[in-house]
Amino acid sequence: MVKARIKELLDKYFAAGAGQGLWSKAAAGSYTVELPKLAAHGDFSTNFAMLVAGREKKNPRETAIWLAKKMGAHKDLFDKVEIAGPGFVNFFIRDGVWQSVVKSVCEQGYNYGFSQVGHQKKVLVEFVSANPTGPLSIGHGRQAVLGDAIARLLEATGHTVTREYYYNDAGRQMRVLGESTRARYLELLNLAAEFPEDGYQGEYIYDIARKLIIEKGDSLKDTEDIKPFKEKAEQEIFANIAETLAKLDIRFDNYYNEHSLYEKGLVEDVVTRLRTKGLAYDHDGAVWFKTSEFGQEQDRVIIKSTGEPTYRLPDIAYHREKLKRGFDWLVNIFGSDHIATVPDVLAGLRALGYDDSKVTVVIHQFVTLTREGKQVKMSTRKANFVTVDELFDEVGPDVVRFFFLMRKADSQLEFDLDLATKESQENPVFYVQYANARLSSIQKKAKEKNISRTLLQGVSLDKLTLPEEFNMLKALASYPELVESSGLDLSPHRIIFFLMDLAGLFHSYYNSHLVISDDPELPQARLWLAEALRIVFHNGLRVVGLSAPESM
RNA sequence: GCGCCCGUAGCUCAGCCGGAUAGAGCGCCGGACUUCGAAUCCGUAGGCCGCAGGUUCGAAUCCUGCCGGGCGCGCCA
Repeated sequence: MVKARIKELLDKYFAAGAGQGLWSKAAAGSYTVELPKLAAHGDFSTNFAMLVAGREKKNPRETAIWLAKKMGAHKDLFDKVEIAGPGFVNFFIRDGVWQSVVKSVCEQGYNYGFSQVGHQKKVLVEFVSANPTGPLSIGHGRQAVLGDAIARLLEATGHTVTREYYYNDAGRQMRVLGESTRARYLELLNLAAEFPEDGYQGEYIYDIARKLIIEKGDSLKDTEDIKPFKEKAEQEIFANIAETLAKLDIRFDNYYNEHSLYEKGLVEDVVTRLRTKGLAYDHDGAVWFKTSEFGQEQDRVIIKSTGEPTYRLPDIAYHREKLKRGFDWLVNIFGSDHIATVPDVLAGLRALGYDDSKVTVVIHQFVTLTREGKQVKMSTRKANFVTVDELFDEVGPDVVRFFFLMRKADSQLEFDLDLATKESQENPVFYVQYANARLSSIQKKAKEKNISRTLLQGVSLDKLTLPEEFNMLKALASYPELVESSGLDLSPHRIIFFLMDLAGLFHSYYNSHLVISDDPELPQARLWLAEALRIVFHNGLRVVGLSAPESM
């Protein structure tokens, strides 16, 4: 919140300088406000003079002097404004400004950190989108948590968010699922059964087959139609997926079935339009999309010679439909194995005359599990692949969520089961939640001792003078900007890092200073500081979907 | 061969829309509870930011080329 005020002033003086003809408007917005590493360089610094003057081939120091004089006039904000190095302008914030952060936080409470930068822009976040062929793997788990956290951050920054799960229950995968289920069903009845070559080998197929036997006995043994097997499997697996997601507190607003695109003729319409524009053609009995006209090496098949569409055709229709539904921004969360579909879909949208810059694809890398320092082997299809449910056998939902959010999407994520299962010491989830619990505990303790917080307006916040206290105040002040940037950048991991840092500051402070002491005024100031910290821990945990326990 | 991602402390990773002397957690070693919760804290050690060029007043950050790892490159999804 302090940084934002400085940025506003800089923009104001940049405009003023441009108005006086000191420089052109070319450098508008190029300068930044940063946190210097050295205390001697102030609380904030800006490269304003270097960038603005550099562009005009003027002396940065002169521009810095001009700016420092203007900025220095704001005595309510700054103790002093200095020029250093090649033209940095360094700002030293008044203590009172930091101390008043407590007031802002406590007044806004659970709304602190929320903003309207999104202007209620309509965003559709599509994630998970796994076809119901089996339980969610840990790769899906990462995606589920990442997508949900991103959705929450977008909501916190004033976007109108819809969470959507896209699936297809009509394709080859589902046929194989039905065949696999039938094979297990017959096997359990001790009848001859041929298991499909590329069938689903997981134990869960037996579970589904057993349920079928309980419900229908052997009445399906002579049925050639795989439909009853497929439908039962789909129903059971979807129920399982929904249950897993519910444990993670993830709920979708919409499940979008690919099949409905066909029913509405939307898939066919894409082909027609592409043909009309000369961007689709027949070759070798198949229909091709001229992706080569959109920067790709070769054209792609959209309808096979069998008459069946390839996945990319309904994908294009689906994304077009999302834009037609009125969304301003489409955020897709994909695993890195699906990266190849992105250029096809974007090309399709452009070919149909839509703005593909409205689509942002977050690609997340793979998850590996380690136990005792060794990688746990995983392979899909086979029975030994690791599911989110299996993770829940060992750790709770907060741990799963936290670990999945600890890395940026671009990085491969190593899920250390040894670390995750530790209920103490070095487990970062508990480290952060413990800070929240301790802060809650302090307030309870104060009540027990009949110390109630006096009115915020009358509290002597200037009693907060320790360096540790200022460090925490500065962190609290930066929180709204953090939520804004991690929301707009779709980067929830930054919230996690912030929480770990803040927990470190607080635990350290707690161990060397008493909040509740005999001093006449200090406890009031510190109790309010503790309350502000508790609010920010609570808000930070909740904004990425973690719980904020008052006791553990 | 081509595309995308990654390469930073022993390990796992932040920092990457250029800023001043590169950070955290874990691990190792040694300490701290008669005080608000020890699921905590304090202290020590640890670096050619993969390599080589380039752009810049300034590069872990941007560009190019290599090297190493991951994921893709289907008329599978």
